[in-house]
Amino acid sequence: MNTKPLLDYISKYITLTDEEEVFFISKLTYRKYLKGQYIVQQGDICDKTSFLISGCSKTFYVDDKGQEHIVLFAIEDWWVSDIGSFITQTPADYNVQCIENTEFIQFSYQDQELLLDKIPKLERLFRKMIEKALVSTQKRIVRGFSLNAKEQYLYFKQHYPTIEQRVPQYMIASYLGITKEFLSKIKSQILLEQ
Amino acid sequence: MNTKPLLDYISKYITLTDEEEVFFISKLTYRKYLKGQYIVQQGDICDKTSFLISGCSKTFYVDDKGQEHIVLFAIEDWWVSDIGSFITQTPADYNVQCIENTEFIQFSYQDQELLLDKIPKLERLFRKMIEKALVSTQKRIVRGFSLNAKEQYLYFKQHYPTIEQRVPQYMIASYLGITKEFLSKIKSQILLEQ
DNA sequence: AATAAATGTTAATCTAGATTAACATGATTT
DNA sequence: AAATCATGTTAATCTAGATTAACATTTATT
Repeated sequence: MNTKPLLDYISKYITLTDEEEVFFISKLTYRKYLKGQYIVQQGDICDKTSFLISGCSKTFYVDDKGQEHIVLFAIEDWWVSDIGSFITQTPADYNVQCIENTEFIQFSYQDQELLLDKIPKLERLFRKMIEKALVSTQKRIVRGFSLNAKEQYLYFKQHYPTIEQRVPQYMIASYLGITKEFLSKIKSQILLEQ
Repeated sequence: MNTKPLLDYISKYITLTDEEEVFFISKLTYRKYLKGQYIVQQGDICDKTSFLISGCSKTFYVDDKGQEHIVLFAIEDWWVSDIGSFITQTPADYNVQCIENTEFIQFSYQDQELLLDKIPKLERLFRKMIEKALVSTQKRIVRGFSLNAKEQYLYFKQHYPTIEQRVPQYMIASYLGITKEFLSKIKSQILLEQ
């Protein structure tokens, strides 16, 4: 198991002793998913939090009409889970599905409790992780208010150029809350402008 | 300063020793705002987190066209701040304004750091607070996907009956992301159905 | 290489909700 | 009790973006 990316990530927030690091690693599991596989399915209880090592995933909600709404793409160094479901151990609202073959390092809900018990300074790490998630959610809400579809697409393209390349266009449309047809229109418009 | 509501709130998540409690209280300040006053203004740096003791506030974003978008009403026992601005000490995206005379207990960014230093178990409290905020944000996003305007209004009315009574209708419309005219239409429709 | 499946494009049409404007009511202020 | 201000209502019109459908292209499978 290649724990380096995760340990590097963690070291930005807290410093573990050797002993703590060993215990921490002992609670981690490595898992490889194939393209199309689900890490979380809406309705299930999300029993693990996953740190993405390689690949790409999408987090999305399917409404009554079967419409998919993507809320997040994750790539290297991102955490994924349905946080609401994980925290309260109730059914998940969201799905997380791999859109490439994807590797994760994961820990279970129970092991998170053990980890927090044994290494209280992880509280700080988890706080920081959740803060980051909350901030990016709130920033995205603000973009939804202040930018039109085209501006949101340009923002996405500029800030996540890798994702824009890796992910099919209809998924980007779903992420932006527009149809693929409309995104297509936007893209041709942008081309004309240049 | 009436710290009881806050201490009661905290005791749901952690237990402070007497000494810790004294130190904690020493870093709190009490402040009364008049109706219309701002706790946070977008563009300012949000330097404090506020726990609402009595009254009511709205958190909202004003777009380029001057349009107000309410994202949260807060009443007794809720925390308010622009979390992104508070954490990163960068300009706030949101405004928080009192819609009644309102009392808060507050602590500053600097004192939060002091508090976390002296009482590490507060990490857990703050983690839990932010988890709650993130979960309710994500739940609200799901409602946005799965419910139409009328269903969202009914959800709001059912879950926050107090707020529905206290707050002018045009603010509820803004919270629901619709015009007051349309909310009015919805309400008359609901009346007809009964 | 041929076929099938997935994804993208174009263009016509549709619709939920927004906008506008004129009037109504209820609450404050003088 | 007028006058003013805040909020609500009704109804006509407008529009951003959605939907549909037919076709095009790219990618995966045989």
